[in-house]
Amino acid sequence: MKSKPLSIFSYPQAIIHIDGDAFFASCEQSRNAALKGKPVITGKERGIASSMSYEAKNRGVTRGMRISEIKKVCPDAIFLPSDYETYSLLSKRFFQIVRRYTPDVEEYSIDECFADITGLRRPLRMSYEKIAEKIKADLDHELGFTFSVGLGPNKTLAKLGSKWKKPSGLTAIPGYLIHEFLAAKDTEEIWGIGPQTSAHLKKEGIGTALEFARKEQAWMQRKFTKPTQEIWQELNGKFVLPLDTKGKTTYASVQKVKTFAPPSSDRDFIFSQLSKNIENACLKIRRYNLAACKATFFIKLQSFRYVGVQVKFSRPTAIPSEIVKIAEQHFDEMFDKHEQYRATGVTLFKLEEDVIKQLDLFNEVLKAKQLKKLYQSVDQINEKFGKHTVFLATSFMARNRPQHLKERSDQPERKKLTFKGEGKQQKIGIPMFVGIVD
DNA sequence: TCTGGGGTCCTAGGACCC
DNA sequence: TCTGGGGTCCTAGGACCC
Repeated sequence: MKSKPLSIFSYPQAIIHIDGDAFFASCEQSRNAALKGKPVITGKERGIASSMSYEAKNRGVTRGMRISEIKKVCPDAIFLPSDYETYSLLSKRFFQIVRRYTPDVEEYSIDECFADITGLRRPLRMSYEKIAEKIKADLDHELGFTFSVGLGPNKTLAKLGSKWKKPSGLTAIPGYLIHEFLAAKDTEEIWGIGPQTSAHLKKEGIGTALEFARKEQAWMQRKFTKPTQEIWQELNGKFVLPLDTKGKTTYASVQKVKTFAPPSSDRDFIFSQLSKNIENACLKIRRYNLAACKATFFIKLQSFRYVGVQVKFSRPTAIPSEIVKIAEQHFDEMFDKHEQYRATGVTLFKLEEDVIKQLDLFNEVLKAKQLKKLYQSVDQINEKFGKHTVFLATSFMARNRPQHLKERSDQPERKKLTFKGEGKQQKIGIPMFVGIVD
């Protein structure tokens, strides 16, 4: 715990924000030299660009662009599926390098971090700008691709700096120059100001970030909520948003959503999609030794509207079969067979540490313990033989969708399909395992 | 941007209690 | 009986981020 500085006399903080340039595409180029200098695009598995190298950006490729579109503007584009394991590995090395300089590092996302370098000038015999330069040079050399860096008195201005010049930029925003940077940016370009707040500001006659920063504090407090007020303070050079250097050890909620194509009105199929999402969400919370007290189940219409129900469990659980059973009980409150659906999802929340509590009935405790143990084995098997070796029968359709339905969107009425190994119709909602070994 | 997936924080308002 | 004030907890939903 740091001692509280006296506001006026406090020493200004030196915060840097570091952003990996075209991170996923750069990781690919870094591990495969043959890709360097070429338009590389990741996201093949989804059919849209999720990250693209600067060579591709310069040819007009943007995030979310379809592969078919990209081929038109950039016929020599190289498409790769996203490989998160590799990216995570490089991400870890990225943070390790920054931590050589300071332990106060916030891992903000896979390709970004903040670092507090306050007080390092003397020990390193360098200006803050030089330190930022040196960290950037280490990253560029050791990881084999470039980073953009911003230096400022707080997170908001550091972030503005790293965005200022890309790729491979280094921009310092010292206190006495803040107004020059803010004058050149509209409010929505500031981190934390989204379209809603920006539109609101516009109505008040505020367009640039500088106009926003110059408003009186009392006025701000009357008209805007806390997050906007905090940004206002930081744009005025104050340090108010602390770095979260502890890292993620737990979750407040976990969500799994999956879109399927073509859209469907097939109740069993849609329910199996939901079942699969429940399994995946449970798998994730089990990894963190959590159990959920509540869940929201939802289905997404073709019109992109959502219908959902929220439920509270009688006790915290991370067992898919239990949750699937509850989802089944509520499914028809959401589902309308005359509608077409494009996605299902589940959010597990009110997450607690998974300790089996004292339950009224001895049997219940025993059952819960057995299920927990069973799932420990299931997780081990899946770890050993591949992610989805063992899964719930209710997820079967979602996990084994016939090829011929995958790409067709003009499918008329789908006839009832029978799957190998299905045998007689299984009643959905009865928890049961199906073992599939590739 | 005819639209993927996964998170967090904040606020207003209701329920309930003293 | 009526009126007044204040606190906590929870929830739904908005807004924003990568």
